[in-house]
Amino acid sequence: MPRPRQPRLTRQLIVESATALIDAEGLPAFSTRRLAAELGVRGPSLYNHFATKDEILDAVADTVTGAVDTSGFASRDWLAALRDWAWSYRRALTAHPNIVPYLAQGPGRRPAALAMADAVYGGLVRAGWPPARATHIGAALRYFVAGSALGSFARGFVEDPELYAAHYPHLRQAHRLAEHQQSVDEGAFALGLDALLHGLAAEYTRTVDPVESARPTG
Amino acid sequence: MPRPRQPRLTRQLIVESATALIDAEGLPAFSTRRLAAELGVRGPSLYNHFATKDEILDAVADTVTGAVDTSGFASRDWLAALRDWAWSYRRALTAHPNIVPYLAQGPGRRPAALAMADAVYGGLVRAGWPPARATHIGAALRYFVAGSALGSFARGFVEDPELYAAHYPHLRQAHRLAEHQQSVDEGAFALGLDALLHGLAAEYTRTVDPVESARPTG
DNA sequence: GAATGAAAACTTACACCGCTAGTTTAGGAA
DNA sequence: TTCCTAAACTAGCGGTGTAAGTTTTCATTC
Repeated sequence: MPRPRQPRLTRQLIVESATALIDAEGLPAFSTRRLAAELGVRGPSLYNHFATKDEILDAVADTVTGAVDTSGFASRDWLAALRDWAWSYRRALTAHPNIVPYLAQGPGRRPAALAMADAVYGGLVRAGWPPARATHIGAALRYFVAGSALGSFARGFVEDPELYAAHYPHLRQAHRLAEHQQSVDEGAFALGLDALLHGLAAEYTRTVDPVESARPTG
Repeated sequence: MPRPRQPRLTRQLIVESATALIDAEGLPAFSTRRLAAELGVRGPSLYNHFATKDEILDAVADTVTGAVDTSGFASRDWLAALRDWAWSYRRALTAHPNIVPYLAQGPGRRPAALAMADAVYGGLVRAGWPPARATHIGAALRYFVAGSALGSFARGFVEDPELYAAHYPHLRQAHRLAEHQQSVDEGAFALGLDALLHGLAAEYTRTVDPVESARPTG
């Protein structure tokens, strides 16, 4: 088959198909030949649209990151904006957990990831946090969100009661974690995020703006 | 070469060499042939000692996890124990960052990982936290530590001033993050951990043991 | 001491991988 | 009509995990 009348591939089609493949079968199953087969094409044809496999992964990762909402930093106080952002970030990542290990390496040159970092950092600095502190806060929240999306905590435990009964006395119920996966993972995230933000609010009051924070109406 | 007088491979030798290879060149460079070559042997010989490549990775991961100190849960109050554990956990992971994406999938059937989970959960329950809460706290801290070790936040930004200058006004200094990598990453971890623990301590006072917590000497 | 069986290396081979090179043909522009 | 580019193709390189079968050594048993 030489060049068809209607191109069979576009960057968008490739990214969508790649996302679906990664979601369905995981990063290891994502190969250029496999992806091409899903698109009714041979492996090397993809290289007419992307230079490398990593470039496809970058596009997938940035599409995922693009779904994160950072608008709160423009409209709300920094604490509420952080909370909204963290939840949106988590939702975006848990919708495509298999790409998280790739995406979590950092923004690299991906536009959506850089725009997100820009919005968060800018919002924190505007709120009065010293630049170094703003960097730390953004990093700490990214740590927490990425870690929470990297793999389900609950599903990390094998469903094998005998495994735990023998040697790990406190984990007797661990094999049942998978049943309540979503509630365990979301509960842990909610608890951790609340604790983190609580601590940050205290730090803000202590170091950034004691007077402003003390006032009843921000 | 048939069977030598002295076996050239042992499980320990293989794990040590695999760890060194992963540390030096990353997970993608870790192949059975490559590892075998480092050991002066052909690829398939490894299968006399491990059933699969993943079994080798499990052994590496569990060796890394084995370096985490959870002794605080037996000797100190829960808050200090959590702090010590988190730092020890982080040190263990950042000493071998390339294995983190694999290890962070959960404890699976790895003994050291299960022992760690057991110690943390047991310690929190003993301190009075309700079981569900203890699970959440352990998970939240694992999220944070794993996320922080998954990849350097600082090195996630490309060292290319022009990239940021054009479109990301707040990231003008981002290309310099790599220079201060360790201080950025550790600072973010310290800040986030303190905030998290601060929030947990407040929650403890509110819900678990208001009286005990209010006393001056624990 | 001979025979036996397991252990630990080997070679060969399969199906897959990312990617390069060169080929073919359709479409659009001069 | 001619030519260039785009977008598919086939062929192939060097790599991957691992299964299968082979060879030799060592430890054990008769």
